[in-house]
Amino acid sequence: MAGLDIERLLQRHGVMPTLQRREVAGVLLDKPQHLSAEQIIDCLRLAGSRVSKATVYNTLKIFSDCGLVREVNVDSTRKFYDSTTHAHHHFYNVDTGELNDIPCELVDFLSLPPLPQGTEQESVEVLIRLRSKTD
Amino acid sequence: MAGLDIERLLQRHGVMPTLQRREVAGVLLDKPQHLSAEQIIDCLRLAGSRVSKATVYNTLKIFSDCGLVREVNVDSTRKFYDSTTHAHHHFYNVDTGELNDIPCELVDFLSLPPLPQGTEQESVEVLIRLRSKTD
DNA sequence: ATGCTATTTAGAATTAGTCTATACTCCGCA
DNA sequence: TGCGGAGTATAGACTAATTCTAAATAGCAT
Repeated sequence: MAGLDIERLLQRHGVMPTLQRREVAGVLLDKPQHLSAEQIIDCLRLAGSRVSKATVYNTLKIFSDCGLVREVNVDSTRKFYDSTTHAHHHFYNVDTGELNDIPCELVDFLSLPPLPQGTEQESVEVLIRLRSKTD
Repeated sequence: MAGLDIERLLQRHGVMPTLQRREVAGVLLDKPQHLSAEQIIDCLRLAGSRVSKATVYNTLKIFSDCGLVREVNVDSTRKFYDSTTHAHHHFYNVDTGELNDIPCELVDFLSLPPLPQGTEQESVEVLIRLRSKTD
């Protein structure tokens, strides 16, 4: 994604496009992918950026609050940030740690349970856990 | 669950039924529930047990390796251990942190995606995220 | 009793993430 | 041209959950 596009994208989501935010967005929103905060920091450092850890965490929080990225919990040791925000599901390979998208049109429900009293649905996520075949 | 039952349950899963393991099993396998390691430790302490933290963590690892309990990742800050191991799904209230079971017969799929080459399916989990209704 | 293996333990170490207090940046305005 | 304030960024201290390590213990077979 080009610099100008990123700038406008941030603005459209009500986020002031500071240098640091544009750098974080540049890494994560580059393509459909799932990165942890630490992976993003490593990427930035490799590219010569001096953004601080705190800023990266703050920025990812802002991005996910405003719907620019999505948090994914598959691994209880860290959060992943997903650059794809529209409804979709995941394959998670427990052997390799690989996390891959499943387009939402490949999953259809015949039935879903009624929601508990006093709650509303935020999302329905399907996670298919995989193992690498050994035979 | 009575002490003798727990003992036999552990043995059937190939786990030596030591005092500490029987205590941990006694807390978690008491009923269908989801507890974090720290919650289990608190429970044990309240009941006067002196099992160490390390043992609780080791024990939970052993239990989930042998299929006696199931790990659940909904919250990236800690693991939950689920005393129900057969296929089922979850409601997770992001406002309250409550985690509840959905019996698997309440969810039916019309279609699921093909698995990637060289992998086999370990599980299909549906997570319905909820918010407490504010209106 | 002796030795062997599995288990338990306290506490140190690790890891991801949050917090805090200070510093910087940008902008309107005197 | 300089001041003030809002919004951001930063280093580094801190926290919470979990894992590691090395030493103690338990139970069983000689």
